[in-house]
Amino acid sequence: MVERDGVRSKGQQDETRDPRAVLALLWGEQEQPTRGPKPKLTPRRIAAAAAELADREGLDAVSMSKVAGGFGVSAMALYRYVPGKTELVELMVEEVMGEGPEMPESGEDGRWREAVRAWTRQCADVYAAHPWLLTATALRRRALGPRQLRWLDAALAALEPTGLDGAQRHRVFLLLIGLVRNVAQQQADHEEEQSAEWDRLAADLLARHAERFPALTKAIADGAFQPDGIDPLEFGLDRILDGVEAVIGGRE
Amino acid sequence: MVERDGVRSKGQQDETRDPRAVLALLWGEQEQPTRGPKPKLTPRRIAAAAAELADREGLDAVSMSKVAGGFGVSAMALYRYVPGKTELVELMVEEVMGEGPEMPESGEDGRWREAVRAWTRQCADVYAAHPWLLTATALRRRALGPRQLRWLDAALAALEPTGLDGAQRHRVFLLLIGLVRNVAQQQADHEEEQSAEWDRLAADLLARHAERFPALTKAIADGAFQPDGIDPLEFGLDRILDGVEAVIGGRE
DNA sequence: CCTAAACTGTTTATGTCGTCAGCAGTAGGC
DNA sequence: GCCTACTGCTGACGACATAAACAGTTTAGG
Repeated sequence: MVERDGVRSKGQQDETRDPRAVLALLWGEQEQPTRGPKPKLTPRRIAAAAAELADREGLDAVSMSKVAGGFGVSAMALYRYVPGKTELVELMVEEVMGEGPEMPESGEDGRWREAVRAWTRQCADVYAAHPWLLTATALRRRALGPRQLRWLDAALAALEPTGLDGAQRHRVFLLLIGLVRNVAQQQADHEEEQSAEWDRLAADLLARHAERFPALTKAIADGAFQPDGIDPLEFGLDRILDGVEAVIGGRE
Repeated sequence: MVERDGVRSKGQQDETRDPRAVLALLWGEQEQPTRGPKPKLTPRRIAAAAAELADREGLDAVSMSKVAGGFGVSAMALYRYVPGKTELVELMVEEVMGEGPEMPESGEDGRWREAVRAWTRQCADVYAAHPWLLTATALRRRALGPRQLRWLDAALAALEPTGLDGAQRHRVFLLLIGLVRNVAQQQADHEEEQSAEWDRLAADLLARHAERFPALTKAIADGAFQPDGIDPLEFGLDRILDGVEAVIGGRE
């Protein structure tokens, strides 16, 4: 168990919070003031510190006071830079997304598989480095920052040589993040502290109810859940690429 | 915005909470007492009420006191049936999973595509009916209940005719829930209340930064994000099935 | 039958959280 | 130099999960 991640909104408003506020924040589109004392912080620095805290202690550990404490200021000071916690989490996501993937020179048609592969691997790396991303992005209707858009743009660009239309490219993109996120969740589970204990209990439970789950029992006997050197990410990626290839091939 | 979902664990222990407790709860493996007053509730009924509340008002609205209030008892009464909120959420998930998918008669080899398709559609239906499932299952190291296992078992069974080995079947299963969850998230986003407002703001933002996201701009002009009658679930499913087919075909 | 143990639900209390309101100090523009 | 926009702070509030102690209820065992 330990550190299960979670984000709440609490209270009741949040409905009144202006969508434009967080967008302006994400896109850096707000005029900064000239008068008054020099600000000690910036939204960026706050988000970076919060992300680091989440890396270290999980998303649950990210509270306004803890983040503020890291800067030696009071919790309420943060509200001068960030409308609320929800927005802070979105800034954290954006922060951690980095500058986007580094893509190989696309070149000719045949190389699109490599490009998509590169995109997927790098995206998976981000999720692996920041397990809380999974929970943080499981919220509804997140605001899109420029960095998230850059990732999306890169994926769509990599898919251009396939000749798929825009809608199809977008759907392939959805398949890819779905894969990445799912593999990330799997890995996060496995790296959990008491993972071995849970596995043992589950195995025991399954053994006692084997007849209720014949296919599962058979699959386990056949090597499921045993690490076999094949990365689930690579396997899934190959399946998706093959599937895309089938569409292309079937059409021309 | 409104009702963003979230689950927390709070306090600090939870590390001390016995994994066997929640497993016994999920599997109904606890001897019930004979002495003392008749219990007013059961874990099942509590979980069902909590799930209904989550359906109506979102996972955030599920608090111990609200759930207890629905039964006319105090919040602390629930702790006689459930170790804590974390475990309640796991019971909610299990509750909502139902009896598992109804699978067609598998019959001969050729029908496995239909079986997998049926599984995926039904799984997607569950997620569509209970949007909070996405958040509730985004936690780390969830305990597996019999119903979740039944879904897993059914998927693996549907994949048996493919001739894939156990590890591969498991990986295909991962691809499938990845797809289902991702599509569910997409749809939840779209059904959000102020969805149109967000779309408008995003479009405006993108128009102003079009040159930074050429592929995205092109894709949108090419019909991405426009509903075109093709269900993203079906599209993804076809790609995955084609990918699986490619493995089978390539091997024999 | 009667008592003690097991079990029920309740009240009270603690600590953490996000966030509102109001304050005192600061610094640039007039 | 003063007004004003800004800073960060303290205090308060309500919601939450949950620990602890208690009072009432049922049944098993003598």
